[in-house]
Amino acid sequence: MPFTLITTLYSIKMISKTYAPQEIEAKWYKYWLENKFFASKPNPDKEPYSIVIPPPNVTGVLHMGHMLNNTIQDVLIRKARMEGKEACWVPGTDHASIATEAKVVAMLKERGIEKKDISREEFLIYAHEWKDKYGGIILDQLQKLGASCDWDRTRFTMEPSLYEAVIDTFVRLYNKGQIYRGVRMVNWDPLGKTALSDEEVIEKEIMAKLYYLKYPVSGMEGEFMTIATTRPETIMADTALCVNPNDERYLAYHGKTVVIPLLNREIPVITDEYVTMDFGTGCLKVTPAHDLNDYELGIKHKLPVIDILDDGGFLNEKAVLYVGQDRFAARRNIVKDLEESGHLVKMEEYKSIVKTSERTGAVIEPKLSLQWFLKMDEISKPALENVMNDNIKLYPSKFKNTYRSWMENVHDWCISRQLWWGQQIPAFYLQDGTIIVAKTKREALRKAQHEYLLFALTEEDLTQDPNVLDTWFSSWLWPISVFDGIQNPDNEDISYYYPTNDLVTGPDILFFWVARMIIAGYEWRGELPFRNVYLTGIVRDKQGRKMSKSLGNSPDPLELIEQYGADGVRSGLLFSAPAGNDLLYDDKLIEQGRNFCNKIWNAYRLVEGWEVNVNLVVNSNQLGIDWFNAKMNQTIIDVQDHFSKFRISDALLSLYNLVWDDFCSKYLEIIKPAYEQPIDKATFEATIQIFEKLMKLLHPYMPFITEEIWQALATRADNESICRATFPIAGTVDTKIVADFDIVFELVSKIRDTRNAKQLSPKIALPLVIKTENKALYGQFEEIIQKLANTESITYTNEKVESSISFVIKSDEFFIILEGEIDVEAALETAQKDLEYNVGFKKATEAKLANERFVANAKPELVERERQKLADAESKIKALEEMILRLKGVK
RNA sequence: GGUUUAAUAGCUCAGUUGGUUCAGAGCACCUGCCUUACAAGCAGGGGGUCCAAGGUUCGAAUCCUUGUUAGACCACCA
Repeated sequence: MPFTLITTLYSIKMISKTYAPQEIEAKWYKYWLENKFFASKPNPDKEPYSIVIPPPNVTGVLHMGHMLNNTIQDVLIRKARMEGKEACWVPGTDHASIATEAKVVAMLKERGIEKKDISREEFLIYAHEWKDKYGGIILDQLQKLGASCDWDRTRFTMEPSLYEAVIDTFVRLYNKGQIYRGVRMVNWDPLGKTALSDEEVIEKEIMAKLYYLKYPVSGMEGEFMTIATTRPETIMADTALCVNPNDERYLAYHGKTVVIPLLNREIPVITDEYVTMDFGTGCLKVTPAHDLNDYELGIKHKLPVIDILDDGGFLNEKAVLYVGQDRFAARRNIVKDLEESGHLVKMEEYKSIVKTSERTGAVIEPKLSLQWFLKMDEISKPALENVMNDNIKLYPSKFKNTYRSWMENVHDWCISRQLWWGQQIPAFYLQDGTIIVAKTKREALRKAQHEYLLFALTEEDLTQDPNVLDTWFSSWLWPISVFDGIQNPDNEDISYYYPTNDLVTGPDILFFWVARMIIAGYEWRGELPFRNVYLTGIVRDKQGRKMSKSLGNSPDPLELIEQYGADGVRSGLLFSAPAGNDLLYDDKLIEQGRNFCNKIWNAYRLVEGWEVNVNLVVNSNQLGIDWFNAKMNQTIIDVQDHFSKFRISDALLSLYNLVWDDFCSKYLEIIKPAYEQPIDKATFEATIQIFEKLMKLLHPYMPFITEEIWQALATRADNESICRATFPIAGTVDTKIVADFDIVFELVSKIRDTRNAKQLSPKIALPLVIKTENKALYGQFEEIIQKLANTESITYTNEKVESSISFVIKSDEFFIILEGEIDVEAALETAQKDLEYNVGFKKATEAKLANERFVANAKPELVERERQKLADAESKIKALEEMILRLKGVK
């Protein structure tokens, strides 16, 4: 620690030794907003590039998944903006009916208000208040992350225009005959008291009990039929027992009736091949009201339906017994009573699956109810086709299979929800039950008057359906509705920005949302909603568990930003986030991101501290500049290639290596003047240019630090931001200089290795002798080698060099002259190993080239490369053999 | 049960059309270093039977078959 302080005192200018993101992030974000750098409007001269944000829940707060997801979107949009496209990232939030309504209900409860005691209108007033107060926090949090959304375009799925779009959609689909109302077995959430779609249900494996119950057979004294059930409380709703017709054990009971225990109601014994003989007892109780399969069995056998549960999961009068009890309490009680009455044969531990509500966690009850449905078979066809033929591309493409199996087996979509927070279904009922679907009550009235000739009707005679629409029934319009494309399908925005380019979201909502947006896209615009879907992985903890509030294993994203800086968090997350792969979060990743920021910062500190001497000329630096530009050009090519394949992580890693290894460790070391020495003008200017380019390349990933440094490197106009600077374009790659430098770096590495092995201080300059036929090559790099490896002046020879450590690169031999003993044995061993390897390699290559089929079948350039490798190996072997002979001679 | 994806260093993962000396990166580990940009750092190093067994091929981490293990999705389990 004391050293750190001293170093700081010595530094030329008193700028922070470590990068301090807290000081600059707010400053630059404000600057970006004030100058409207993220704002976009249709511009016919520019190519549009648009992304719509997956709208987070309006009451939600930022979690790690959002961080990853939105960072990727920001990278894409910032890069497109720098590439001169008209980049538009539309932000917004989702009203999330179940989740939000649950929160409002809880809030009201705290204030002593029960939902059932207030009217719908009052409730909605509270809900909007709640939304205005707590809603949209997440959008502010996205700003902390650096998200470059066009904030003036912020949308909310319940705002008037989007609300109308949803209503409009419903009416149009109803009129097309795509929406119908019907009684179906639905997933019922007894806590939320609403129907749920299959996608909103989560299956959980639990240990349950399987109860074996015996039903007395009527007219056969002492005979029983035993069934196995996990839900003994539903026996009061039984309307039959069912066995497989081929089951010989039960042949005698075909056509008989049995008596429900405790209740003493008679029910028939029916037969159906649906029953599996070897599960449980092979005898099934049929409860049409409370089980989907039983329901279907009931329809087939024309059985009555007895629904013994109310909306809240309590037993009603139809149950006769345990009326008013909660279903789970009733289960405990009936088991006790059955045991006492002797009808409980046995209990078994049983691994079972229960369905629970995604939002409330309540155990789902299959329930018959009257709901609204959207027919999916026809409307989903283009959505399947256009993903399968790659008009819309999924990244990674493995999700195509999952997508197909879902789309080929779609069920009609239950779109009604028994909630208040959401778009109320625009269906109006006359007193006789006639349904009139219209955008408003007024229109419905007019329709009733004209179509049914009921001119005496008034608005009071119409009752609107109390239900609201599934949240996804509004979010499936998102890419269209944010541009107002439902009501005004030809407006300037939608014509320009739609179809959007890329969608970034998690695979968990591929069907909920992505598939349905595609459906809506083709239905309403006859066109895809986006061209590419980038599916991010799920962020998990180190043990691979999904991050969740209940487990408490998720770090607070805002604390992370505070601690490591937004750029550190962004780049850290992306270091290991290939598309579709889950990301095992570890603070180590973010630390790496922060360290990267710090590395860049320190490179800047070095450059910033230089003084320029206009009279100075350092020729060798030009080689370094040329080399780095070649490396940078190659990297830009790689980065663009990665981006074209959505390899966002790989692109970042390429840049990371370029900055850390090539720029900092090599380039800056090559051109760096000695301490307190000035730098020449040409090198300085080239370095500033390189630095600016690097900042631009990194900007999409690390917007804040790159803006800070880019602004500091040169004088900029007030409204000139790196946000809108031009993304670098690759020049031609000078492969010759890259190859030459590879040799130089290998040499430097070998010298350093020797120094390390001999425990020599880096301060001691080592004498280097080179035996080569290509003196010109090394000649031009002498200064660089001296600087990087700290050698004395380099000499050349054709003779053997005594008292030295030697090694071979290509066909050249190098000697480092050392005082004292040289370990000849060790040197011999190393050389022998190297020789063996090369001889082996040579043999393999020779064999390959001797193989006619290889020479005939392989690509010509490949064969040529093999020949070159063989030649290299031969010359290296020759050099090594000479070296070994000499070493033996010394011995 | 059906479909599907994967298995590469201690950990997390790259490895793109089968062909560069292809077996790689980061983290972790080991050795040395407070060298005036950076110890959040520098220089160097060790570490893998590419799940197994067959097959195709001039050539296999890569393609095929079978098996093992793990995950995902869908369906069903009274």
